[in-house]
Amino acid sequence: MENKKKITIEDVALALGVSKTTVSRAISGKGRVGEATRDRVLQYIQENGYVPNAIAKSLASSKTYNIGLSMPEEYSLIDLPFFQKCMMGICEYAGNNDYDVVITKTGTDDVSQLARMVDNKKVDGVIISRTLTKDAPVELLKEKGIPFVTIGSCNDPEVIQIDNDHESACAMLTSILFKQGIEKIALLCGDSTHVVTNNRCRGFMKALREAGVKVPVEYVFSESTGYYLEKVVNEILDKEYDCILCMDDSICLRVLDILKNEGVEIPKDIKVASFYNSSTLERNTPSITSLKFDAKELGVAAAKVLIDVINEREVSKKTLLGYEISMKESTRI
Amino acid sequence: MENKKKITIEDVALALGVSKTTVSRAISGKGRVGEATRDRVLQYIQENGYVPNAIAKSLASSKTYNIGLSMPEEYSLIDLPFFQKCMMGICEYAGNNDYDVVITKTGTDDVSQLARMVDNKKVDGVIISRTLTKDAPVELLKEKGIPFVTIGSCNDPEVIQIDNDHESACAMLTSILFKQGIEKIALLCGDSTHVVTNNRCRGFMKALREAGVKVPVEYVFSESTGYYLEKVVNEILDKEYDCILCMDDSICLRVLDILKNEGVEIPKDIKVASFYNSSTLERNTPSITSLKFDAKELGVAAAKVLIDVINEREVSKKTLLGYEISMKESTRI
DNA sequence: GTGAAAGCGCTAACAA
DNA sequence: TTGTTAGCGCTTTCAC
Repeated sequence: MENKKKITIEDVALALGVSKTTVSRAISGKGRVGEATRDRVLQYIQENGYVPNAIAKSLASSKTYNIGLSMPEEYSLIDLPFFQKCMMGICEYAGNNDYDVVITKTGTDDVSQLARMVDNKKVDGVIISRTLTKDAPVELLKEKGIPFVTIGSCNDPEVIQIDNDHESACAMLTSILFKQGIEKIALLCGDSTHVVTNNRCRGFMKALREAGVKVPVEYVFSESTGYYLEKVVNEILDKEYDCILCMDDSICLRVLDILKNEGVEIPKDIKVASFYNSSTLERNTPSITSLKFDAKELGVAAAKVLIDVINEREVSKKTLLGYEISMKESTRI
Repeated sequence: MENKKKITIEDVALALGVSKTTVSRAISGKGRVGEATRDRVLQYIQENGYVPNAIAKSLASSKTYNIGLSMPEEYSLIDLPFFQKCMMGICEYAGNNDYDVVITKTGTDDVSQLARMVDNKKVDGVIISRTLTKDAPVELLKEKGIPFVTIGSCNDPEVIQIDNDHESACAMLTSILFKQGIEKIALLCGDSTHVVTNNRCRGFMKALREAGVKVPVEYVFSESTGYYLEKVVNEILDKEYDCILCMDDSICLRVLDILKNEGVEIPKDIKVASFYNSSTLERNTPSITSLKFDAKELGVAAAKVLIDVINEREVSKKTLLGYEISMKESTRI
């Protein structure tokens, strides 16, 4: 049904006996145009299926109406739903605001693709998903001077960030456990190069403090990676902790595995909870108490803030989104 | 470190005392340029960090150097790793060939975002991931007359397709099971609106035929969705089948759940295998025999073929990639 | 309120 | 081999 030949702004102008300028103004809504003229233009455009050429518009206005999305190459399998949902949110908001989303694979140190995209001026701004304490993409983008926001917190106060309020969330979950009488809690931390790890720890500590618990070192096991985790879990079992609190779903899954192998029953023998949810956790038997975050909402917020920045609207440096606490079987008294 | 002002092709030309054309030619490699001149240009560009403005190039050559990736909105959670890996492959190949990837969310019937992207001429071609028997995006793209390829098979022979050879793979796995003496096999089909479902069925049937088995209807349970699946599985157990062959990982996971609830032991009481793998399946106890496909490779191939099409290179209508058969615990005799 | 004309930075005939 | 000159389709001063 498409007309074979793409019709341009000039065609419209000619057909209507007005100038290109007028047509342009009628479409963009910028500058004065007579009410009647505008309507005439708009109607003609509608009827003849005129679609402005985005490229030409880009060149003339030096805006691409694209936003970049940097996708960490080494995304762990478990984080996939998070990223996917984020992306959905980003695409949705962007699309609704006439922006497109360009994705680019970014390694922890290989930012060449990102650089190429920015250098080629393919995007007006960039969203970085997941932040590290030392973040190469952030460095690059700051240097290039292109607008960008991060999903996930970033220690650099200059950087515009969108994140869930992990600290409050973790504090809240921890304190709920306390109130239920679950007091001897072992926290299994993860990769401290992720900023979020530190925020979660802080929330945990805060809850301990508020509950009047002096934080004994044994409560926190850091950097529990690899097969070493097994040793740690066994230690926790030996010391008869009430509960294992996992920093995220990935750690939690591994803990569940270990516990299962040891024949430990949840929640009878020990409680388990996670600072991050996942569908696997939810479908586990028993289902696992965890913090729930809305990844799509994060994506939407990030896209919104970025597009606001691009259009030089006022935005706050830090956007904090909420959370949900999902109490399940695994912490039942 | 970036020079504040973006340097243009004209700046280069002026600085070198040659014309813009010459510079352009030296960069693109098209048209004749003196060896010496070219080197001079290339060196200057290198030293002064000149990066061509992709937008201007696009406008002049009516090419965007972008490829679109249509992402199904309702991507099931279980398919995520597949999509993600595909995307990685696509990004990698595209990036290495100076193309960027624009993603767009596509609902089964809401193709408006896709349409917008194409109408706005933001991309030179599109990759459609996952195909349906009646596929709205395919229809749209055919109508628009823009180059596109599908990941996954498509019944329309006009459409350029990249897929794994599901039919052969399924036939092979089935026949291996036969040879192991696992003969009474129940196939649990899935959504018949997915083209791949039909191909898998065909492979299964073919293996039966070749093994000289007359296909009794009971071997195939179609459209096993929802809670109905439980009834089917129980029926299979009653009839004392040797093996349940699941059309994909998602069905398989549900079957495993049901079997577990029923207290049925694998592989002692019944064998289980899947026509599609997933990490969950692999990490299951017992691990599940399944077909393995390399999603990233699919992505790479799709990007390659699409870019070939865009550049009017010869491509075959159908690219079939290989598979791997992963024999595990769940079918051990 | 409307229009003429000058670009945005690059490509590609067509000349020389 | 190299340069001249039109555009690509749109935005945006600056006049009228």
